[in-house]
Amino acid sequence: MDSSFFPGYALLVKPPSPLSDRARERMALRFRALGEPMRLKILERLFRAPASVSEILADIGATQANVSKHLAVLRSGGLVRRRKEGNRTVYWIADPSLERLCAVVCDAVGREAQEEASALAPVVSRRKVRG
Amino acid sequence: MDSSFFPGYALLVKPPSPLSDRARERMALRFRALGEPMRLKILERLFRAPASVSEILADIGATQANVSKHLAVLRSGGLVRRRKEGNRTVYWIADPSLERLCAVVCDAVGREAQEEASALAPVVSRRKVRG
DNA sequence: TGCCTATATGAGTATATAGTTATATAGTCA
DNA sequence: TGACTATATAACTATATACTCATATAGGCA
Repeated sequence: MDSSFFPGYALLVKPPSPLSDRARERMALRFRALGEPMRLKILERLFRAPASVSEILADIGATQANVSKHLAVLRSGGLVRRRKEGNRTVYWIADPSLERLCAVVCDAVGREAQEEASALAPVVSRRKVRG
Repeated sequence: MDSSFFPGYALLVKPPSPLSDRARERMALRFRALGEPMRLKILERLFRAPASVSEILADIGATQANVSKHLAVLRSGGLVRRRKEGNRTVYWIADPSLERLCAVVCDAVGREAQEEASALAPVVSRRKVRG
């Protein structure tokens, strides 16, 4: 890993240095790992507590092969880690700040959905419920 | 937009209510929109200031059709907005908090790259430069 | 050993999407 | 009007990836 990988952008110094191609690739990889509803569902489960593959698939309702593959994507994106425990493999969230990240996006998306709804039905949406 | 869309997850109340499928779809759409190096490059440009399509493609070096399509993806993900100005179309960042979001991920990715580097060459990476 | 459980992964299919080229649309200006 | 500029988009190709089914790998236990 050479020193040009991470040229000082993250701390929001202005004007930000341009990111290296490698840094953008890594960021994109991570965002793509988050860009799948089933993987968000798996992460939601892991936010509660670490879990084995079979615990996860029992909770979210998906095939074993599919969950294993999504976990592999999450792991290669650096979002989860795992540990072998005898027969099982326990996965957990690699970085606790991930939950906050998801919450921020969830919040933004929810707000914009509200705005859309208001734009489509401006009068109805402003009407008070129960006086 | 019905009221079940956004069931109170975003504020990190614990335990979090499970997200609705629609909410996860929206979040995934947004993350996917961020999961492409070229689009991150476009966003980097727009963090500096709003810009027209031709300004963007002059800055980042890509074809006009490709930039237009990436902008369409960013727009459908709710990340940028646009305004027609005579002949041109000016795009800008929809939500200023997006830059912080990107910075957080950039920071996390950079830290992990450092850790990887240290793991691969623990002694060399700790050596001081110019004592 | 043999059987069971838990997990990972290869093969195959269907779909999504990044990029290119060509063209359509629409504003500007003479 | 016609020529020029700016942007969007359709058609196409190449690649990535989500999912399923089947199978491989490996630990636990009789």
